[in-house]
Amino acid sequence: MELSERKKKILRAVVESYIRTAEPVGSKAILELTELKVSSATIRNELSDLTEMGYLEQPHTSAGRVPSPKGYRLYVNELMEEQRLSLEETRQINEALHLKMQELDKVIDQAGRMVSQLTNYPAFALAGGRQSTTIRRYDLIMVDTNSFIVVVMTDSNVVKNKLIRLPTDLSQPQLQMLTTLLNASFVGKSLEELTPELMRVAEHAAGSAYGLISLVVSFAMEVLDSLEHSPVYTAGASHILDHPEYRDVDKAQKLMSYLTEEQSLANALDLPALNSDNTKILIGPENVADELKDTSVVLASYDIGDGMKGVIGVVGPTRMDYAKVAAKLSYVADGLSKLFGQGELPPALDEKEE
Amino acid sequence: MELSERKKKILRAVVESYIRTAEPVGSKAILELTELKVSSATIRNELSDLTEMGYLEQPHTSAGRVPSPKGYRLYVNELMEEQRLSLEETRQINEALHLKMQELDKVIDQAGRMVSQLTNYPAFALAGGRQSTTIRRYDLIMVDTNSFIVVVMTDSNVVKNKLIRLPTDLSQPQLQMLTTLLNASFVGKSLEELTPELMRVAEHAAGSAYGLISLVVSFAMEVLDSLEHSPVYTAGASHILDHPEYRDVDKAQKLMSYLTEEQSLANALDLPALNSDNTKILIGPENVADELKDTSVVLASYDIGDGMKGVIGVVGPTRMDYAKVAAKLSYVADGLSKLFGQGELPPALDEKEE
DNA sequence: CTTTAGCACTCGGGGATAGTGAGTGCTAAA
DNA sequence: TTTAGCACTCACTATCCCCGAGTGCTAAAG
Repeated sequence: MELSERKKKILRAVVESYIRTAEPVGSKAILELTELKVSSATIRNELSDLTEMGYLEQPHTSAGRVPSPKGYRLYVNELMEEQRLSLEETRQINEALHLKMQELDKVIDQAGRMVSQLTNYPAFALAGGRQSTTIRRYDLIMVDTNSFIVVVMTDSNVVKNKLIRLPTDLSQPQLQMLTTLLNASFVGKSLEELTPELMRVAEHAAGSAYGLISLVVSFAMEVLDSLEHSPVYTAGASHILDHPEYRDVDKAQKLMSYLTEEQSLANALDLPALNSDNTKILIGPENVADELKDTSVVLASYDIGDGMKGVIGVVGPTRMDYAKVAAKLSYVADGLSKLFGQGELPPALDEKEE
Repeated sequence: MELSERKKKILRAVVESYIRTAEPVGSKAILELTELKVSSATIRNELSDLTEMGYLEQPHTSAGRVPSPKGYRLYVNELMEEQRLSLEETRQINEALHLKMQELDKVIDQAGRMVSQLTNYPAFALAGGRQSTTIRRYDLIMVDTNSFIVVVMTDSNVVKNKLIRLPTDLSQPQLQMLTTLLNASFVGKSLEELTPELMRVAEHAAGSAYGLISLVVSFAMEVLDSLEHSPVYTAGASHILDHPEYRDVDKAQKLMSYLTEEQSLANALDLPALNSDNTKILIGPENVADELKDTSVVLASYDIGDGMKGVIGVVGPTRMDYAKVAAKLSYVADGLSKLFGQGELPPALDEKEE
């Protein structure tokens, strides 16, 4: 059943006023907010209808109306106007996006912090999307007679290293031999394929440099493992205290500890992220996690390249300026995609100063 | 002027009771907490003295007494008994200390989280201590005709790498030549010594592989830079909401945003850390940072090896169980020192499972 | 059938008031 | 110096009341 034009106008007025003021909206206030040429009694009738239909709620009998999750949903789907960012805002984001090209996870972490600051909501950011990564190459660099550096590179172009020290001595030819062996036997294997049996066979072949294989390969496994379970970076949890719905310390604390708990968001999120086009809004009970049932989540996805995608978003009360937040997130996500798209070319040579 | 035995007993009772209950302590309560064979009136006289001397404070005329920072200080210096951790507690910490040997910063971050969980206070952890680090060696690993991996190792045994892609092709001999040049000209130089002039001279010598030098060296500079400004990891900021002194949302928020603000703690801390022996307690106004004037900080330092030290600690209200917190921190710090001390030997070979 | 004016009603919030009780400080005697 | 006794202070809580915003309903008008 389609809502009448007038009802939509009224719903929209309620939502937008409530987003701004956090106060229930009364019939008279709506008269001032819209161009409607009717009396407050008419508005009241409409409000009553909208409440009955489930788009609005009443905190108590003699208060104004507040949007319900269903109301927000309708607003987001049909009523909300796409928000254009001001020049000042885009400038600010562009500036903040001038992140140092560092390790991927640091960049993502930074981006999360930035979004939190930008929106005044707790933010999260994560990367993921590849099912099975494999090691593309191994290199061993000799440092001393008893230490060397392992460098592994994955087929998603992630490079990690580790310094390994040994109680025994080691020769350059040995290392050379090991490298060859590693690249012959352990390249192109996913985490699951790096089985103990495989290791045993290889160790056999390794001869005197026996135990090293397992050291190097378990490092590789750690790397692959950490790529599959990439962490969720959260930032700005304290921002929830900015918003009046969390004046209640207990509520605030519950949400906050949920947000800072390592893996919690990861579970709640990656499903919707993958299928979605650019941005996605989850309102109140639409969230799967119980702890988020009366919060909203807005997220945007971006491209990292090498087959990986990322998601960045914020968490806040259902009373959230969806239009603005979505616009900002989308802008940031686009920026990140571009950043990663060009990021692997060398930076312009004139960046030497700074 | 030395306090009488009895005054000390009373002060101690007040502090310990207040730490437990967060309620002002009255004269009668003290009678029950101590073995003193006097009347409450006598206690009142003593309390009055202690208040006048500045060791106690009165929230209002008709309330009990609360320790002042000066009172806590005396308690910590003279009255507090060293707390022994229970078996359960040490077991718990030992277990948590079985951190995966990962990159240094991840381990430190983990340790911070752990301490926060252990103590129910916001925690921080950081590393530092070396003034000027230099690069010990450069290695370039060829991947394709147009991409290679830089690996740099510092004299503090930190190894970092980066994948660099180029629009132009590159030959193995070129890379070889570059490596030689880099190791000849840029090894043993600190951040300050890697001047633009030096770079220009080297680029000249590099011939056709001209621009690459600057790419590699600026990566090295980034590495050195990040080592000097090593970040402060904070965790568990939401824990301050556990404590009744932060029922006031505004106070909580102020502290919390201070804690999550990147660099703020770094400035406030490294001074006392360096000179101190193992653990250190800073009570209320003893803190340099204004934002911490009515909080306390307990910290412990640990050894990372290779000339680096680290600090780990918690922030909380002045009403803090100093004995317990200090004991836990000290235990954790010792554990970390040991972990780092042995960490660079290979892990036992039987760790393959897990 | 829709809109409107009018009006009684509801209910949360703020402010005043009073009672309670824990705890004090002081005085005077032991 | 200690103690008993006592008046006093002051935060805290409960209760009441009032106020006003906002509603829902009714009945009349369009």
